[in-house]
Amino acid sequence: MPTERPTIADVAERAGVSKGLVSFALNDRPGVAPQTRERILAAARELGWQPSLRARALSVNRAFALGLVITRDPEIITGDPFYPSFIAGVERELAPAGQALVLSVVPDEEAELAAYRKLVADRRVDGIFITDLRHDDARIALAEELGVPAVTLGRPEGPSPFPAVSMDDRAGIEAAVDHLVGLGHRSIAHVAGPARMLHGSRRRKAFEDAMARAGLRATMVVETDFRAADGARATRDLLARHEDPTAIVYANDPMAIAGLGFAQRAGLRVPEHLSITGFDGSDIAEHIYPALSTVATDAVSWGAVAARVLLQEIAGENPGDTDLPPARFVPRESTGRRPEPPTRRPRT
Amino acid sequence: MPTERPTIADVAERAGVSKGLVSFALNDRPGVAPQTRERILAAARELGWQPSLRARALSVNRAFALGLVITRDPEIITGDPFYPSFIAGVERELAPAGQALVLSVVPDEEAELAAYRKLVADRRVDGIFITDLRHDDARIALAEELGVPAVTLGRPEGPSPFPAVSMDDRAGIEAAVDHLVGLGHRSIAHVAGPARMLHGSRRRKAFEDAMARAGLRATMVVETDFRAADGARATRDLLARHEDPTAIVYANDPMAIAGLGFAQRAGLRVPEHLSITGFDGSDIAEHIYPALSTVATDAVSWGAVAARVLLQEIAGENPGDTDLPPARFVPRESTGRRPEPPTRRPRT
DNA sequence: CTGAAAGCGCTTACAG
DNA sequence: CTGAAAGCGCTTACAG
Repeated sequence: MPTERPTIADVAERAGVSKGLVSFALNDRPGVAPQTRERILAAARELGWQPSLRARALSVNRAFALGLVITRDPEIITGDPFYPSFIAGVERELAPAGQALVLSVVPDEEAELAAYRKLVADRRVDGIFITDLRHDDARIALAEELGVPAVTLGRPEGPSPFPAVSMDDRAGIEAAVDHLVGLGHRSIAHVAGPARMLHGSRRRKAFEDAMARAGLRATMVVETDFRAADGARATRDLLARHEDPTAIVYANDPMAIAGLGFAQRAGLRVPEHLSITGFDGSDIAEHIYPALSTVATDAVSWGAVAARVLLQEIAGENPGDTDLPPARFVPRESTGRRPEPPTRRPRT
Repeated sequence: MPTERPTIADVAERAGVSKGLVSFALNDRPGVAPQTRERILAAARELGWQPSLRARALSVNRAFALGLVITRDPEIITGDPFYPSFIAGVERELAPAGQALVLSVVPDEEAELAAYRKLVADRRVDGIFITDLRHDDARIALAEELGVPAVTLGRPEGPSPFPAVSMDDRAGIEAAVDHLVGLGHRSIAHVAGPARMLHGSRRRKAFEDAMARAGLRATMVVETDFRAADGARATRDLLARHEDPTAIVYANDPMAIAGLGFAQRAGLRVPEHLSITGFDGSDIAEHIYPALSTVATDAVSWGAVAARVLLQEIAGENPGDTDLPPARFVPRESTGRRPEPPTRRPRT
């Protein structure tokens, strides 16, 4: 029963002191005689008193919680390998700090902004994570307007007052292209994420740069929405072209896996006829056949570091930007030597 | 600035009434003259007043939030198709109700119980979801002890005071087996989830029952931990046996996909040499090649209904148990006719 | 080193 | 229909 629960007044009474002193003793504030503190702590223990977070929250004007809102339609979220790991990393940092994570999942960008507003209007959180950064991301201005501490995953394009925690994904894409070029490929396509998303366009740019550096033209790029079905569709479109690619660099694993499926269904052998690379380093990628060459990111660390930075910011420190070790390319079975042009492969 | 924020006192002053009346007007309590209410609401609007959830929480002794703790090591969570969809469903119900979801992700069962205790000790939530039920699940007793409303996904074995929201998974497994038997298979194996988990052992039982009904012996069953790597390992073990199976029923999609990968790597063609079924209906399952025959569950609805039931329970209603439409088998390309015994396939 | 009191921003009997 | 006051359970100046 809720009423059974002892309060600070019960502890004070039992210890024969004022409520204020109990509070001081509990929070290790100076100015409590050692033996008095002992007496208080003992009384608290005997009563099984747990201070009310609710009351504390009202007094000190803090929520002791951080907010994450994920924008993704329920359908696509299933396959996303990023968030579950990211959240596990966040929790790793929050739990020991006595903080909680409040999570919102919304279907679109409009609902997303509303969710952030609601979260801070209700003062449910002391700070927010801003993930999946977009061009001209409205959330930066919103967070400023709301006056809520925030941390961004990656650096936004415009000016931002918030610390960024970044993990370079360019190097991984470039390594993938270099690897393919080293295997003799010259006709390399890219299945990109949405251009409005920073990591979508950044990976595409990395692809184009790497191609240019190799003296190749990046003519075969198709933009998608990061979903598995898009990966299959994009692969179909690419293979239907005249100058069909001998290798495809996908912007994430689900699309790469779906692309692999499409290619195989079309009668192509991977990597004999077509080489494929992904991005994420999802668990399943190494268990499919052929095992997917991909760019592995450490989403768990990303979550842990982002949480830590946000906590520091809330505590009034000035964490500044931090760069995590870059995502790295992991060659596996889905990439191989470029097929001989003439007898290359059956037409699809 | 936090201090700028108007409080109920500001609204009362501006409307020329007491704080109590403002509260009554806001909460649609009877006993406020229509024009007084108008005046109050107008004042609130003009000041941009948002009632403090924190203060309300302290007054009414409610958190306006629900708790979910997910027990899974960070590594395996990546591939799990269930939770993201489940959470999306939960949110669909919570957001309109002004409720929030607080999420904990913990690595093991010990941390799990601690997480629940902490969540309710801090009164961070008004009710909790109990997912991934186990045999003799300690969480039922814990929730009772803590006196916190709860909802279980599926019915626990022992007595439980909490409403259960169930989705029959037996029928899907049975349909998978029937389908395989119809295709001529007689040597069918099962890659099961952990026996300590209710859905792990229930799916296994469903498999065994279906086999018995078909007059077959379920001799080939290997237990796993539900992770993709286990699926590959179990497949290897099964194929190494003398009486190797012509079909394998996996307890989830990640294991089925990994099993497919292993079989293909071993030189088997699916479904010509080996038929395979999964469980989950994950997005990627239909994009791999061959497309995975699987049992589709509606995790989104499950989340929505569980949230609704929990909210009702918290409101003092007595929701009772509810049964969702059963998961259904979706045949695709990974299942086919049983191969001819003699020339069946290359040895692994 | 300690106490008494006010305050955080709401809600809710209790009177009138 | 409305007001004044107490209460939710803490924290924090302010005195002594």
